[in-house]
Amino acid sequence: MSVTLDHPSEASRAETRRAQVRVAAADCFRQHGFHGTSIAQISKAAGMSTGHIYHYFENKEAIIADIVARDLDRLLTLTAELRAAGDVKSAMIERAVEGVEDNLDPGTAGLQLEIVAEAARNPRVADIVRAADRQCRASLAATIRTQRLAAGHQDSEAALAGMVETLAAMFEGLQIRTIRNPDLDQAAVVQVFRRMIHDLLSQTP
Amino acid sequence: MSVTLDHPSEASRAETRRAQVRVAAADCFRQHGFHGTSIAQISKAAGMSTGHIYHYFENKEAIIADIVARDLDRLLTLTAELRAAGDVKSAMIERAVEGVEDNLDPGTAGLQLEIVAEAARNPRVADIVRAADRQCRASLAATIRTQRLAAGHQDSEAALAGMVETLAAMFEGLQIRTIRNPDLDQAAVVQVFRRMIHDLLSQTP
DNA sequence: CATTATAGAATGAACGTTCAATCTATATTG
DNA sequence: CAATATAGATTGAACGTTCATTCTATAATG
Repeated sequence: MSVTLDHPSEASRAETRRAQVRVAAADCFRQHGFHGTSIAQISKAAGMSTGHIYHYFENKEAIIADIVARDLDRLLTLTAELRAAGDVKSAMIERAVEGVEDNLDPGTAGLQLEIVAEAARNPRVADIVRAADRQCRASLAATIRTQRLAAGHQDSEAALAGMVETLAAMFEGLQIRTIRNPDLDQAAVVQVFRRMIHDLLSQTP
Repeated sequence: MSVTLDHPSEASRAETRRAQVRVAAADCFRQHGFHGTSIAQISKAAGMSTGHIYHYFENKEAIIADIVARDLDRLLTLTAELRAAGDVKSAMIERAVEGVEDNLDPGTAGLQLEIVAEAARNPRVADIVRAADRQCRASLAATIRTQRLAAGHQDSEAALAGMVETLAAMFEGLQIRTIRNPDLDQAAVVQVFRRMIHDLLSQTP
């Protein structure tokens, strides 16, 4: 049997609305933070009534949780992509510019920092963030291990974890840097990052 | 003429009270965030009435601004210390463990992330944070330049800025890492960081 | 016509802030 | 040195507002 999906109704009408709320809410959160944003603001930005929002989300926290969960899927995709590359070292060095650009974008950085600050005190958000991070770390560690093995280096789990954490700290740290120093020289950072990534992946134990 | 100050009243009694509020508020902010913390909570933690808080601070934002300003003084002291070291490279590598420890402390990290997230949207906080960061960068750039010159390397302003930003991103990035991965292996990170700092300071253009 | 989508008013709690009143301790006076 | 005056510290209740959430009623849909 075949079902025509010319307008994406079916179950997706509700999902469209949910997405509408998510996008509007993310925008508000970026500008005012989670706890500085009211349901009234979100409803206005989403173009619907306050009451209607509660048709799609149990409460404000559920909106936050949904945004966080979706956002982390993005990161998982990225690590998976990297893993699929032929020459991992070259791929990482080439794609460093993307990673730097992404993390330096003030919009991205603002929301990411809001999320991690919230995770520091909200267990529900922390659980989501940590589960996704665990997956990313595992993927990145596996990627680096195969690249290192191919180059003849055999690393301990701890050494591998140290490399993963350092790489993560570098890129995620840029989210903080772009707030603290909005005039930051992106090209200069990319150059140093490339060199550091090369050194990191080539270092002998 | 001489004035006896046997009891430290005069101007310092008020300052004691202000400090009391600062400490209590910082604690609340760590646990609930700036906008998740009420004046009632702060007053309870500080052991004084809500109204009395307004004797020492114009409003809630002023408490935030005061905490941020004080906290950044701490960082400025650290860069100044580093600058005074004889062998800068060795000093940085040796003291890396302190920097890692400090940034991985969940209490520190939580408040720092709260501050930078607030700076992303609150101009008053942003001004304070950016002014302090500018000073830190200048100090660190000067320190690295002299160390590099002594080793025979002449770097452009941009290259120097890239190194400074990368170092800052690494250490500040740990604040994010400790939230995302509370089980992070500190010793492994220190080892990789030391190697990276060495490479960074020794690299040929 | 039944079900779902939507709007908007209603509710009660919590918020930041203000304020009149009280308490405490020092200074002034007789 | 007792009595009084004065200033500043401190309180907790009160204010108006805003908040998240719920309730009720109407419109759209199939």
